Amino acid sequence: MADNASGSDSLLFLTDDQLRKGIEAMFFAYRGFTADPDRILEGLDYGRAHHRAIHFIHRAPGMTVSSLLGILGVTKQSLNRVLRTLFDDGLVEARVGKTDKRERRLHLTDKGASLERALSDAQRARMRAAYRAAGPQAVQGFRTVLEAMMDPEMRRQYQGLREDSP
Amino acid sequence: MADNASGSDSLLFLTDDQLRKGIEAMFFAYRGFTADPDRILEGLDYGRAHHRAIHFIHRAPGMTVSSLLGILGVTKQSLNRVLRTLFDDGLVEARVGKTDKRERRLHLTDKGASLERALSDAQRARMRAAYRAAGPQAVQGFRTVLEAMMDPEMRRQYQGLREDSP
DNA sequence: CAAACTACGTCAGCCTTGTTGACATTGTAA
DNA sequence: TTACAATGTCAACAAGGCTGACGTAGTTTG
Repeated sequence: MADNASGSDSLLFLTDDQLRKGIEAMFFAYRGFTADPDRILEGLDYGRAHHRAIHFIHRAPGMTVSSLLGILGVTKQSLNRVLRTLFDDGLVEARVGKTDKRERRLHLTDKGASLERALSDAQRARMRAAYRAAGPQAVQGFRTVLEAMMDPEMRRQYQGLREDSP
Repeated sequence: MADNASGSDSLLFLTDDQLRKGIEAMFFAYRGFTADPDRILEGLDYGRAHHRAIHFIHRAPGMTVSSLLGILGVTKQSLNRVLRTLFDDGLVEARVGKTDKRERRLHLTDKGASLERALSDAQRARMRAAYRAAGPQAVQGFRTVLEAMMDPEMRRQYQGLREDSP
């Protein structure tokens, strides 16, 4: 790492000004990142919190409530408020755990999967456009830096499990 | 999409799975991105909203309220609640505009500048570590993708003005 | 088996930060 | 002078965080 780029400019990318640029880039880009799903959710009585729950339930069907809590990093009271509306509206269903009956394994219903698709189509469209505009090299770098920016515990979640692994 | 396979490296980075990875990377990385300043702010009676205001006032001293509104993308009522506490606590001061006396040009006081430094030191430390771990090439890609992800209007803000330009 | 622990749900109350809508004040510009 | 612009402010509301306390099943352990 930190090998030189052209002659001696090696560490110029670590100047405070470059870092500030990176910080602001995160701020402005995150707004774009959430803008399209937010537009879909507004008026539906759902918010970003619902989107996050739906996303991760889709990504790992059969996930327990507590592993979802771990990924989202919120309290169970907060998550529960969201999950309750998703149950009531028939977007998510909870199946009692097979080996451990205390667990609720979370699954999207067809209706939930359909909303998930709408949301992630919108979000992916922007991501795809950005990826395409930037090119594969840039995408590689993008992911590398983001990964290095995560807390170690979150990095584990990120690289983590499809199902669950006790 | 999902056209040709390997031949060239061509489009494999645009698969839905790669895009999902990128989406989750944004989610987890943004948490890390805000974690350190949040820790400093907690207990100080300030939140992320105060941090953002302080950051942009520092970046462009003499900024008017309405251009700050434009950058932050919130309502004036919401911003005002934040600015009021910053005035009251003597972190920010407003000077009446020279040519247009309706304007309030915002500046950090010494006290404000000192909090700004604490916050941005913390945030830069993480960013610097990530940059260093990833290397200059990756950083270049990181910025390129983020920039492509912004809404055009935000991109203008991002690349934008130091002072203001009427 | 009984006791302790775990997974989950829920009630109640609080905080920050966003929103609308309405209205006032002070300048500037036509 | 009249219209518009920049700012502040009051009030009410919503989303989505938080803490603390308590309840109920089900599992594990001594």
